[in-house]
Amino acid sequence: MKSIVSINQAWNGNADCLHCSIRSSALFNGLTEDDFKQFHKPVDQLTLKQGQVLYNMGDVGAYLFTVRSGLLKLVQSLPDGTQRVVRLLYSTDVLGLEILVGDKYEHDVVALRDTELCRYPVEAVHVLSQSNPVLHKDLMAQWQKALAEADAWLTHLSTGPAKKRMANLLLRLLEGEDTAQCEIFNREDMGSILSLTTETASRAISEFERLGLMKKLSHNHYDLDVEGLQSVIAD
Amino acid sequence: MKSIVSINQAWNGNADCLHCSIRSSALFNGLTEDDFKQFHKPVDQLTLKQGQVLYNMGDVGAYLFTVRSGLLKLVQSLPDGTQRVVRLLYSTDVLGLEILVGDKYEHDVVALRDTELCRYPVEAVHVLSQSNPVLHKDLMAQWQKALAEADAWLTHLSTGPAKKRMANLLLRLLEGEDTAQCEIFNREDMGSILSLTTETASRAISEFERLGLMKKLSHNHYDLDVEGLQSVIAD
DNA sequence: CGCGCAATTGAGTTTCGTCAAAATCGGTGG
DNA sequence: CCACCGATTTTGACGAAACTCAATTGCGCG
Repeated sequence: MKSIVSINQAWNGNADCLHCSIRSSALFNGLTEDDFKQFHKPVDQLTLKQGQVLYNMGDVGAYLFTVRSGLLKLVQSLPDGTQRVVRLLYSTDVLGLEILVGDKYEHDVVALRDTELCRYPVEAVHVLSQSNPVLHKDLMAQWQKALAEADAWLTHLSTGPAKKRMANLLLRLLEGEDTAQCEIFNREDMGSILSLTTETASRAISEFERLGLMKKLSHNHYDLDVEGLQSVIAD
Repeated sequence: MKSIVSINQAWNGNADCLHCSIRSSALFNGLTEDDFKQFHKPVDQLTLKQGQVLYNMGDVGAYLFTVRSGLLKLVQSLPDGTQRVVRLLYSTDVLGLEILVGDKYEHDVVALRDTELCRYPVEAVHVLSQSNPVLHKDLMAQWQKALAEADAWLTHLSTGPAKKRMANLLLRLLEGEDTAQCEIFNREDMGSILSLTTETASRAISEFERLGLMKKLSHNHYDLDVEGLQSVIAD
């Protein structure tokens, strides 16, 4: 399920880019029409169904991606076969930056929900990042964002007892929302994010429900007691 | 303890740069003499004694740093006061990249051994990274290196049982060495790296010694049984 | 309505944290 | 050179937390 968008379409009046909902924060925000003309390969748009894989660790590739909508997990496999989710990517996040430096992707990327992406040829990004200061700065900002996210993952989601980590994860899922409602993931993914077994993840959520810290609205859709969860973290 | 090196000195025949042992892999490797002339502020050189702090999280700053020799820990403090080491920085590593995007440092940085650093004004890096393709590429490589390191920290040092994590850390300390000998840290730092208590860190090392997986040569200086430790990881 | 997968719960074991005490080490001064 | 001091490290005992394995329940989806 892939729809191709030519460069001209991407630039000229194509609703997908001109009226792009994430335009102001997207990677190519600062490009001029002249910049776009330098593209030798098209900017593609593609969608993933929940569960589909974008690429695997070790795959050779030449594209960067921006998340337009949806949600992806960035996974690293351990030698013993277990998997660890090292980052979650939301709308406006960029992935595949490692292709600017090497030729292989360094994670498995799987859609946690139906997801729309834009795909950029690395050559174009490479060239333009040198001539266009705005893109150059955006790239660095994206890199820094990923790095800050990785550090936060370590300190907030991988340190301390299970229930605190879970509370941190739940509150983190609220960010960018204007309500206290959020979608959570299946217990295996929750565990892989927090480095816990599915059983321990399940027990934590069950206990939070029992304590009234989160109320089930529908399948994996909860209303959170923000202050209550914060007090779990504070202990 | 800070010795200032002017731009001309940095470029013209100054042993510290021209004969720099890390020159080929240093950040400004690709700069021309003309590039250096664009500097309005000097490149400084500074040294830290073990235990000294380079900067703290939240500090406002305008400098990047390269590690010339020694070893630094990058620490994030948790709300509850505990600390987590999120990265270790060795010779040729760059720190403070976040200053290219924001104005505040995002970690505490402490010298684990006596350490020599070069200090670059962020303005110079900013300007030159747009005009000099080599620096531009080096910067991205540094960013990617930090990110890959952060991911590895999550998967190898923050996942699984204490002994496996400790074995991973020990083997990691060998990287770049041509022998099986390495310097380890005090137990508190080992614990803060692995998200363990000092006692658990100590017990892991004691057991490895008892099993002959590492032999003490002197204080915190050990000879490792690489294969033995690898089998601990494999389990 | 029932099938099948996911989630929950339970019981038992292992691992890890906590608190406390003992031992070791490095550095200092007599 | 040796004895002592303070700090770090090690070790022990106990309790809490998390994992494992297994059984059961619940729920989405045909």
